[in-house]
This record gives sequence, structure tokens and C-alpha cells, in this order.
Amino acid sequence: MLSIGELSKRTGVKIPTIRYYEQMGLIEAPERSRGNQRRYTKQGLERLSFIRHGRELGLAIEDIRELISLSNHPESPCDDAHQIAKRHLASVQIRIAKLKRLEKELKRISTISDPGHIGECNVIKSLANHKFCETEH
Amino acid sequence: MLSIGELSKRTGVKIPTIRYYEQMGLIEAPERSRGNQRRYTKQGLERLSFIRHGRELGLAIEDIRELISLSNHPESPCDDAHQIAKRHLASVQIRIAKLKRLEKELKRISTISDPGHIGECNVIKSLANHKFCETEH
DNA sequence: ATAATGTCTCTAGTAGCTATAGGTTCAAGG
DNA sequence: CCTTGAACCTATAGCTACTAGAGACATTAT
Repeated sequence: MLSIGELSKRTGVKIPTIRYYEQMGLIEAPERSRGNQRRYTKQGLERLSFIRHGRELGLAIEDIRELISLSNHPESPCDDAHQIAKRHLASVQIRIAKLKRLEKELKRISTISDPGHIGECNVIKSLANHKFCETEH
Repeated sequence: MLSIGELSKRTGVKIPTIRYYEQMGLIEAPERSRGNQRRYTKQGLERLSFIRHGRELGLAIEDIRELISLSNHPESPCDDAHQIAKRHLASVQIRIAKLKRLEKELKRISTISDPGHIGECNVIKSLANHKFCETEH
């Protein structure tokens, strides 16, 4: 039986966030001590780890909720779960590509040695300038 | 003179978002038509493009606000602007690294051909399992 | 002149937490 | 057993960066 503080330490999920997840119905309300404090079981720990991993991987709460419900009545859940993973994979790859372009740009603009000319800052110019756009607009 | 709708089209920033930026003091309130509609100049367009680029690059509103104020009174703004860019570069690199681990993991779990065993879904297992953790906890 | 579209303000909602206030409970030391 | 300090409780409000809706007014095209 873990207190909420211990659970928090073991999962890396902050205490208010745990209570928030409970309120959202993402984790079930645990037993309480005589004094009304939450007491978690190993199952509770696992469920929260599951959620934390999903969130870390960038899954939306609703995706996680879906996965949980799939895992709860596992009549052919895998196809659906794979769909969720695939769907997410595509968006992750887009995000990586965007961030890489960004990284390149930031590297460029943050290493330019500006001679200090007034109003000639390249960082600011880069942001103002469409030349450097690589996205659609 | 551009209407808010035209401005929106040209910058890719949605109309309510433009009004929101105005409210936040990120762009200055433009002139109005006789009928009280916003009319933007080329400067307004540039400022909003600047903001959009910054946001696209993942800069926080406050970073952008800072950059704007730097560019407004340009006595040696570059060092500061470079600092912002560098600070941001570091966090972008971390995000890229995390997303790459995620991509790998999602690829793995979304391509596994599960034999359909009840309760044996690897996607769900992966999320539940600490073996696959590559982050600190 | 009229219809269609665009715009106005204001308010409330979204995700996913995080912080605060004011009170209660738990565990350890004396 | 009693006290003390940390941990816990609920409830509410706040955060970022938007987004959506209602109901009224403006602009544009025919």
C-alpha cells in the first residue's frame, strides 16, 4: 500500500497530477486509509506507469483512455492499439522533421557573429524574413 | 490596408488568434475602418509574420515578446537575441532526442504482428513495461 | 436593395496540468 | 501518551495558447 507521495516518487508523476487523473477517470479511485488518505496497490502503480509512459511518448489523454479500455476487455484489441500507435507515429515523424529544421535554423542564427550593427541583428531578421520559411504559407 | 481576414490568410494565423495577440499586447491595435473593423498595414503583416515564425519554431509567447522589445530599441540587442536562440536550441535538441526514441518505440510496437492472443497485445505491454524506458525514473 | 459574407465584442471552453488556502492525518521522537 | 512536522485532504483558481459560440453590425457583390 503506497501513499500518494510514494506513488508520485515511484512514477515521476506529480501529486496534483495523480489526483487530476483520478478526477478525469483515467485511474480508478483507490482505497482510503481510516483518515481518508489514498492508498495505492501495485495495480495502481502499474496503471499510472502505463499512463506516464503514454504521456511521455506524447499520446493524448484520450488515446491513453482508449488504450486502457482496450486492455480492459481484450477481445482483439491489438488491431485497434496498433492503429493508435501508427496514427501517432506519423505525427511524431512530422514533429521530428519540423524540429530538425528548427534546430538547423536556430544553430545558424545563434552562432552568427553579429558585428553589433544597430538594427542588423540576424536573429531578428531571420524571424521576420520569409526567405527562411520551410513550411507552407 | 488589410482586413483581419486577409491578414489571417496571408500569415496563416487564425482570426481569433490575431485578436488574442492584440489583447496580449503582442501586436499593436491597428487602425479601424469607419465601421470599427480592423485595418492592417504592411508593418502589421510583418509583425504578425515574425510572431508566427517564432511560434512555429516553438518559441514561447514571452520569448517573442522579448525579441520584439529588443528589436524595438536596438542598442546591442544581438547578444540577448542570441541568448534566447541558444537557450531555445538546447531544449529543441532535447525534444528531438526524446522524439526519436519515441519514434523508434512506436515503430517497433506498431509493426509487431501480434498473433491475436487475448491479453497479449504488445502495444499495451510496451506501455506498461519499464524495460522500454529510456528516460530517467 | 438585398443577400451573403465578414467582422465586432464578449464570454466560455479546451488540454493538461499547477498552485494556493485552509484544514486534517500520519509517523516519529520525547 | 503527547506533540510536532511532514504529508495529506478538498476545493477553487490560475496557467498557456488558443478556439468556439452567440448575437449584433459592416462590407461587398449583384
